[in-house]
Amino acid sequence: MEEKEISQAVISRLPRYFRYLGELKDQGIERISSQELSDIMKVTASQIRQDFNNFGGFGQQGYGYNVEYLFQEIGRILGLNQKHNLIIIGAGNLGQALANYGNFERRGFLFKGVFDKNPQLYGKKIRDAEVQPMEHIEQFVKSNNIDIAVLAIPKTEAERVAEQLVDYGIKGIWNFAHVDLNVPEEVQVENVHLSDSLMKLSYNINRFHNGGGGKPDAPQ
Amino acid sequence: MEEKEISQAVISRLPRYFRYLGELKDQGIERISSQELSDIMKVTASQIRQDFNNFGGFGQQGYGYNVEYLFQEIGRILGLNQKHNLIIIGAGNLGQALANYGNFERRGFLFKGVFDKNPQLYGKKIRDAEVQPMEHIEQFVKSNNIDIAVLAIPKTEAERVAEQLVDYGIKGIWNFAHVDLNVPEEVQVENVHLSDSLMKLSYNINRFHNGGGGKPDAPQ
DNA sequence: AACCTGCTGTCAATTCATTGACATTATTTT
DNA sequence: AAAATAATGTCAATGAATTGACAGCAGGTT
Repeated sequence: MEEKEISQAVISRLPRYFRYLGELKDQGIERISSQELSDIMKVTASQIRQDFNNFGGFGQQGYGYNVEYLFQEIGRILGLNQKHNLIIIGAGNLGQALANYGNFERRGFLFKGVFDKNPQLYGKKIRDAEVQPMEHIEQFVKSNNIDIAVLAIPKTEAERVAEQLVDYGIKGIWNFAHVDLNVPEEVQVENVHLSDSLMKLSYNINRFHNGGGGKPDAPQ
Repeated sequence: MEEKEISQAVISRLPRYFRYLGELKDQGIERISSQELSDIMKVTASQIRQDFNNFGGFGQQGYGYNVEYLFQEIGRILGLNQKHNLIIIGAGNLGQALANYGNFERRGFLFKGVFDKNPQLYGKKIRDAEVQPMEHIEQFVKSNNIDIAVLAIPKTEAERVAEQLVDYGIKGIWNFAHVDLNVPEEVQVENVHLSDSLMKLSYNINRFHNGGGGKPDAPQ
């Protein structure tokens, strides 16, 4: 079979290619070489060719890559040609912000519903949905063909809710709770650990301004 | 004498160690071996020891690591013993959500102000701050010792605002705008590209459900 | 006190990712 | 139509990250 496993390192770079190609397309640029793309994106041309070749050849020797075609292909690889129905669990600040952020729709991620355990929020209108009680999740997932659940709840509840979602047949979890979920391998989890990211920023600021967060000045 | 550079791969893992050690500490656990931690965290014991040793030895042979001490040390490496003053640029859904999320304070990231270009939001109270016009940023950054700016504005404006922030002497930018910022190397940027993350999730869902149903690797 | 056990720190081996080099092939030019 | 040019696809070389192995030391045991 043609499909050999593709490393997550490569996958992580695809959205960035997709973004740049989209911009080139919007600028009306029709063709581009790996070298030109390399200059724009600040990665080596070799890596670009290597990455694309994981999925078969999208380019032509002597010509380069057709921007529109490559954009479409990468979109397809990322599954953006298909619609994904998603629900948001947790109607707090973050849950509401994500629900109201319309840009995901553009890539086929359709916001379908939002759930919270706080009765005071039931019925509150967010985007085109009303906040529903957690007890409705099962029915809703099953009858609305929901692929993805966005977990925007405290970490104390995340594991329990995730297990339920798995039982209901969810395919992927976009996890904003600060905890590592333990789910079967057929359920995909993508973590967004904001505080981890902020700590990394803190380290890098320190490294530069205080000469590295390196060694303890007094070991023990 | 220059410390040897520590790879970002290692740094990226530190917040996770920090989180697990904090939990162990809260459970009253005093000591732990790399092997025990390995079992809990699902990474190899070798990697744990290797990672910690980048910063000097925190453990003792025959004993293991003291949880409290290791927790403190990793916190210090990440710069969490220092306070960081931060402002949020953009009082939209995401900006407000981040401002209202109190958990960052716990690690020394203090929310000091929020700015937006929309006059209708001026004066709106968010947490302990009122939304201010963008023109106030310069003065505010300089007189309040602001380290970090959180960019929660559309990508069309992000580059321009980032340049200004650099001029005002900001040390780090936590960038939620979907664009790669071009800043001098002494300014640290940490990107949170949410849609990239969502696309990665989409790929992985696809890979499993449509892409030949392949697991990462056949069990040996 | 001497011995045994457990576990780190570290070096070597291995695996994985990135970069460099170039033969090959399409396009363009003359 | 043939030659020149351009740029891919791919293989080999290099570099980085992870894992494995073990000497040596601290702490516990008898």
